[in-house]
Amino acid sequence: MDFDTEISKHYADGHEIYLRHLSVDCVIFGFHRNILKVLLLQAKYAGIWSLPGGFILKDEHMDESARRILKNRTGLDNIFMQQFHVFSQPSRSNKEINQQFLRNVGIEMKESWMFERFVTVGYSALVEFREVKPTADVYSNAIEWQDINTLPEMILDHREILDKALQQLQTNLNYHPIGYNLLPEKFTMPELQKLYETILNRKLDRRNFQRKIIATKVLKKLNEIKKGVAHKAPNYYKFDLKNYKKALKGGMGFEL
Amino acid sequence: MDFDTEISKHYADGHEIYLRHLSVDCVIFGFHRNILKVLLLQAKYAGIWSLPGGFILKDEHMDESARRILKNRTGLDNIFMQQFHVFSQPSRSNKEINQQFLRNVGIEMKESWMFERFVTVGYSALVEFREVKPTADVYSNAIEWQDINTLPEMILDHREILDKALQQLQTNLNYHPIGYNLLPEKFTMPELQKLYETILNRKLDRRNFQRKIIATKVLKKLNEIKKGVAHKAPNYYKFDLKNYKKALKGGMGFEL
DNA sequence: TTTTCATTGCGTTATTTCGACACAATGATA
DNA sequence: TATCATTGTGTCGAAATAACGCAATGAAAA
Repeated sequence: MDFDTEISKHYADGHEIYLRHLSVDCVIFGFHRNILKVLLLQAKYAGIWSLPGGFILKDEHMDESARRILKNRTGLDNIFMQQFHVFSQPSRSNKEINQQFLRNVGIEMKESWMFERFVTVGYSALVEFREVKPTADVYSNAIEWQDINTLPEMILDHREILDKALQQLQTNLNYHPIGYNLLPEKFTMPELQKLYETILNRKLDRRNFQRKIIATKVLKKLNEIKKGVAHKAPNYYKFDLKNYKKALKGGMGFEL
Repeated sequence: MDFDTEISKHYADGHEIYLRHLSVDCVIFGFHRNILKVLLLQAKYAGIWSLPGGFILKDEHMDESARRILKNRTGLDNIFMQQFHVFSQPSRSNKEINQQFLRNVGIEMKESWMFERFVTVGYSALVEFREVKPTADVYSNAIEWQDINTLPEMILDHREILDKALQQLQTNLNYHPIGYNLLPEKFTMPELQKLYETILNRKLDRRNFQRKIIATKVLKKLNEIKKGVAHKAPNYYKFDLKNYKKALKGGMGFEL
């Protein structure tokens, strides 16, 4: 099936396989070179950016929809995802944008389920930057990691969705461990701290941070030291998955 | 319009004014005689209980839908409501229940938007028990406050929704003030404490509780003492609305 | 009228946690 | 061999927390 046919079919008959009025948008966070990043798509023709999103199959839990979208855009499986908010402004409609898009493809369509109002559920995921193979969908000509601090203009309310995800991430940071998916298998204490500082957007005391994070027992110190660094080489750590998951569920009385 | 006609119209044409596949369910908490209560509806004919719910008008924000439902069931306006979770199991469908209901009314219908799968968004509210005028909807023959500890059997996943709301309430308790809508205008310290203990489901030290809650400055001590109680009479307090709202937004670094 | 007693308001103390900082160790680079 | 930015560990006073003491209150009982 060629591109045009696929598009046309999606707009004409998509409501036969997807639920109307409902979509999922994913905020996929990564961490690279000490910068927090988000995976964004650039729409064909219009060039504006958007969150990776999709629709809900008629017999699919929305958690599955989110996982499916994540898998399609990153190749990643088995990542913890969390719904964080529902966005339901009545004005959330892509009608003009969609029609413009179709015209660019060479399709004229008066009515489509895609033109109607959509309520979207925001899902967030934290993934390891280097394991992601960014893959654009058919409506986009690019998919890229964008720095959280230099975000491009985004479609509709996607910037608001992203901000909400970020805010939720900051709030959760104090009560749930972070980093298992964001960092490589083994990492140093300064790297972990930088991750926390980036998300919280403030400096933390190096020594107090270490003391507290170790008190949570989610870390395992490895008998291995980073090499090739100027100055004192830091130790490697990895997550103790058992305690990590325990802390994920029960919280960890942890205040930075 | 009589009852049957209204029902029939809702099932046949409701999708013209409401969004398909989407609903709102409200968990409305009250507090009376030191017991946490939830407002539930009892379905006609079947007799099973459910949360007050409804649908989303085509041009309505879901927050508005939730407020509209709250207003219709309680008469209350201007109450803070919060979405807390989306429930989207594909099996969330009322088909058989709805058809049985229609048969009881004397209507036979093969197809209806109401038979299809629904994704529901849970909203929670805390209201003052004595100000509520419980008003059943047309599908129910009763609306009642139920004790949180002796809940009747509930339809579909409504029990799960309620539990999630309760859990969220417990989690939030440490970071946001509670009680402004749950308690009468003026109340005593033991009453407030009992509210907290009920929600958290554990005992708190009387003296430490008082010290901490006063430290948050959300209370105003009144020059008035409760009368007619055996033993020492407690003082009345009311909420300092200004500080209360401030604490609602910013949190209040408050750990019980 | 006096005593009883459950409960309230206010206070004390020991322990734990937190924030801020000191200092020696490290190891590539100069 | 000296330099130096960075890491690992430790200290200490301040602040927060948990546990508990005791006198005051006022209706009910004696």
